[in-house]
Amino acid sequence: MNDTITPMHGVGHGRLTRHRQAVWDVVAALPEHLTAAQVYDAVRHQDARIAYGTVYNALHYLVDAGLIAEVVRPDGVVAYDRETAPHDHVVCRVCGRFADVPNTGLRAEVAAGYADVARQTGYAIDQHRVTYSGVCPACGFATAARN
Amino acid sequence: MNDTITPMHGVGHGRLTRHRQAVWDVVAALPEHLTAAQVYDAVRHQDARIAYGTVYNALHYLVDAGLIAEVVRPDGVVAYDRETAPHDHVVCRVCGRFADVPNTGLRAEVAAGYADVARQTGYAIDQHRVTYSGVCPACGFATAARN
DNA sequence: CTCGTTGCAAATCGTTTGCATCGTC
DNA sequence: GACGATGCAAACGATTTGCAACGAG
Repeated sequence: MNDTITPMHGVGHGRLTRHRQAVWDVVAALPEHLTAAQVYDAVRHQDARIAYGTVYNALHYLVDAGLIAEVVRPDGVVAYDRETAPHDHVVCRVCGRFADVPNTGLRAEVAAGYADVARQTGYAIDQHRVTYSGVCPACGFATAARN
Repeated sequence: MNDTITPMHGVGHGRLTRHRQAVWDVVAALPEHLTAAQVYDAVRHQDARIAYGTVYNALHYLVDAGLIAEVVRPDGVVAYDRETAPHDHVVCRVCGRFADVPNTGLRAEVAAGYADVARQTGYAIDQHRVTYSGVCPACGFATAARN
């Protein structure tokens, strides 16, 4: 199902080529979480010549190198985040907008409960992900204006 | 991106047909989270004649009717859960096994922080999802045995 | 008769893979 | 020259859609 265990998760190989640099620049430039398709479009606007496969290749390389992070959105699409430290996310149920939540200290509280979860499930827990959902400001205004 | 807002989320229409009943039975029978493909296989074993599209149709109907819940696994595949009340999940990073976490009371603590998150993001929050990750008992044993 | 449900196949979407070519050390 | 990176297109897995045939009220 997965690659079981990636032997070396660091930069065992591979170079930060011009294309990969361009992809990194795109992801790093915005606080938003871009999909592969969005990265592809953005890079095309500057570099003009890059293949779709190369974008995926570059994104995977950058994730392996620890330069960006992968996030699976609630709709199942993979997006990429310039923020590599673990943090919470919030999603709008109306438009799907997906954003970071500045760390509130709540993460630590949840992490403190790992032992509890481990006891109840038998899993050895060492990470967690929290996604809040609700209505984003833009969609909230739209709804309010409609009434 | 989404259907924006589903007008009536309850049982506005549609019948609980024999096929849909069969799909429900399959999902309700196991604590595991089944994918559409797994449901398809299982139903085929009893009912013998059901189309793939009908399985998706039935699953969507059952979700709309509030009889089952949809969960997007970390690998992006959608699975279905007989437990419709919100609860946490745990995933094995080695084999991908995905299971429920009995409610620990931690959910309430996180919910208490909605206002905080709302203040920082501008979103109106009313739900959250927590997914723990680690190593499941089976994979833990396997790893231990290897050393 | 009408409308929703089913079967089936084709279409779509996001992602991966195979392969020949190109670039860099 | 060797090995990795790139372009391109085909392959793939999960899900959706279009349409004719079917079935219950």
